[in-house]
Amino acid sequence: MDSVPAQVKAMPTFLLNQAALSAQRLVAEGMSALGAHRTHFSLLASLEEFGPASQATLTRRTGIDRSDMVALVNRLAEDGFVQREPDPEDRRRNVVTITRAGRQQLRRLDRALGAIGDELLAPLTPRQREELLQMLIKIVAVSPPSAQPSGDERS
Amino acid sequence: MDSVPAQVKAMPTFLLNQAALSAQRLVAEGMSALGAHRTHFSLLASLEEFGPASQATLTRRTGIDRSDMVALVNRLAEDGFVQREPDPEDRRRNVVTITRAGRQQLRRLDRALGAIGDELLAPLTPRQREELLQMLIKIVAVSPPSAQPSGDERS
DNA sequence: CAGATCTCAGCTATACTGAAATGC
DNA sequence: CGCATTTCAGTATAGCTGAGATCT
Repeated sequence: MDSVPAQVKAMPTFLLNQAALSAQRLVAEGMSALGAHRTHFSLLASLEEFGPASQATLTRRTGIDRSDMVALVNRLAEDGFVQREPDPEDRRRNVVTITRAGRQQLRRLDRALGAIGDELLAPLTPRQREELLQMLIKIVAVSPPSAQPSGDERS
Repeated sequence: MDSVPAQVKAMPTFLLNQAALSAQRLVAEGMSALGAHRTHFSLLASLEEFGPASQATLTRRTGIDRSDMVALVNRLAEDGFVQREPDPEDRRRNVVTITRAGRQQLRRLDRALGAIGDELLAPLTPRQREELLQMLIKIVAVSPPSAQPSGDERS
């Protein structure tokens, strides 16, 4: 993209896409260096902050698809970062719990992602970074990427 | 994503991705309603602003991959929005030129994308929208999504 | 010969859909 | 019965790679 047309430069949709592509690339590199993935962080962070939950609840919390959640929990359970047990109160459900090793991994991923965020936002002032985050939060709140029918929200 | 962990909320990489997903969805809807695609706009805008060019040059200008460029030019030529002719000065090349119908289509796509951009940035003030664009431009400039070796930049 | 261009075939990751099996 | 949950299989799209044919 040596010479970007003025029309394209002014398109927020286009610029968001480009910036997100850059972010994705950096995150994928950083996470795979730790044998992990973007979604590992999302899931572990959700479990730490809101406690154990069924897979269905986790899909609602994280926005990760139900279908991908299965493979994700498989993987994190293999790695010993979460525990998956049948829910005694509702035998359709699994209860997913973060382990001690999982909390440690979460801290590692958090550090790595923090550094990546700093790298990505390097051209911005601290004040601008904060503004950017607030603006993105507003945008996502109004135009959510997935509008699922929010079903049962018990943990 | 009913309850987003604070850690995730503060991750610019995550938020950018979410916002870009929303944007992608809106753009895909809007473009397909016109029988078009995001890349149609990029290519037509580049041709209008910088004039006829070889496919290789167009990949550099737009960031669209050489492989996808073939199908894109096929499609736009079928639709009568561009003309593809062998370059008499360099027989390896095709010269791609925008047609009158192509300019009309470009204006249609531009209007649609403008409306979509407004919808996406609705929660922001005009001042904030401008700031957001400037910040995204800086981010993309510093961390470009693709770092191709920039070869011959003749048109 | 090196290197550019166009094209085709195919790969990977991501987000998602459909449907079956089980249980509430 | 309707509905929720977990799981598996498969789809669509985007971005990208490799390689061959042609030409400078």
